[in-house]
Amino acid sequence: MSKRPVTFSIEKKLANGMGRVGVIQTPHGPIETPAFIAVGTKATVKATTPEQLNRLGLQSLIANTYHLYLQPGEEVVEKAGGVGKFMGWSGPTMTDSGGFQVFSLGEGFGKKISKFTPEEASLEEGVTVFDEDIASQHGKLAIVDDEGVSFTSHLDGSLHRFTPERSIEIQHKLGADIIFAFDEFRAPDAAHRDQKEAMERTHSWAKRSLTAHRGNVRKNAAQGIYGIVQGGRHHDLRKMSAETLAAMDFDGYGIGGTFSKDDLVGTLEIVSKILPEGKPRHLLGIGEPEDLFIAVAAGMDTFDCVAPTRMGRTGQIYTKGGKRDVTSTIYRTNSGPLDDGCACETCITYTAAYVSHLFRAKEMLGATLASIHNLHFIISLLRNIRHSILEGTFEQFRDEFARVYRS
RNA sequence: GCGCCGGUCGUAUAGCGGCAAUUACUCUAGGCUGUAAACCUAGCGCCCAUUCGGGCUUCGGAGGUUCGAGUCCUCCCCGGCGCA
Repeated sequence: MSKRPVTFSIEKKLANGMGRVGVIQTPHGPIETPAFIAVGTKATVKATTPEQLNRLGLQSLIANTYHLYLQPGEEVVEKAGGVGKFMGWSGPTMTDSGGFQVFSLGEGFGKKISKFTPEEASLEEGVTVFDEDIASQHGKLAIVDDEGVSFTSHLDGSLHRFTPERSIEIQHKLGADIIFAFDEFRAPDAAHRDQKEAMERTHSWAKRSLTAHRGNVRKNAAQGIYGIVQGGRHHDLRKMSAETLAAMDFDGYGIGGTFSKDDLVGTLEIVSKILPEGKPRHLLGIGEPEDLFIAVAAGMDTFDCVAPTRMGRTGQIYTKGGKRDVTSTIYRTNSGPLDDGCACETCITYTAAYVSHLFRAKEMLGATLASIHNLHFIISLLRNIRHSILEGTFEQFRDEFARVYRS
């Protein structure tokens, strides 16, 4: 048994026996967990540079197989020495398998989607259509079958096909430290039987992804692979999914799919109790500050989420007192920082009025400054959560944060 | 002086007999959770109504034609161009 490229060690556990502080070792260095993994879909964490990310204390980022395959093509990235080298990031990297795009360009195409079950009604048809021409032509861009998925590129309409084997092959070339099995994601309000179907397909694809990965020793020598647990908001499916994947020899686990907002804990706890304790768990696509406390306590180690950068780019900022809109009138003449007492580069250098002005003037620096602030907020939040667990003050820290955040 | 064109919501526009009146920007509010997103949605004359909706006042000014006028006619004011 040769040493695995990705390993995990636990330093301390929360009193509830599930939450933990640990370290993931990767070929490009350690990730101290719990940790935020920035989303760098197209080999860039939008509006920021790797230098800025380093200064923020970001440990790792995750790029996307579907996007890099289409542009610039995995060969280009491979030639550059992998995603990290390609984009000038020397730390650990991950790549998502493209499974999420099967959903967002397929079933979810033209709809407003969320990771969480909508509270009222179901998804409305055609609430958000980003490209009406493409939408009317195709209806959707991806069609799933048991073998894989056929899709048309959202960039030029050309036809492509992904299978688990192909996704892994591309991810080998992209060269991230941690890669993900190809999976299928379903809408949050999907019926039990549909979630079950997607889950079963995900299991079959997980097995094939793992086989494809382990079977290619030359390419994968420096990469670990995570399997992805599915099952939506249904406890029985989550249990089944965690059990099935736990029986496969992955280096870590992703928890994907959708949740019920008020039962995030419940769903995650079921999964945590089943997955092998000694392997890292990555909660895909979550989350908001309050979700992170819940997820860490339920045994999740790493998180990626577009929120800090997307919100930042669109003028919403995290503050200790909750989310705020920088473009709102009240910031127009605010000569204080975006968030009082914040130690990020944006807040120590610029006023809220200035950032607000940049957004109103549609200057792209606004997106950068707000993204830096939001990333700082989330990265340091997880770092503080980590410290609080080590010091045994997690609950107090969580309660105090929530009290102020909701004010 | 004559001729032609034009004066519509902060700005720029659409409208050529049924109109509180198009579109874009600005503005205001809301949204965004493995990025199809430097984006999306909504509102933007005043008043009333929880909803359907109802009332009032608007398209340079004053008259007129018409069941009905931003739209047609007359005169006036203002701007641009052309000819004297």
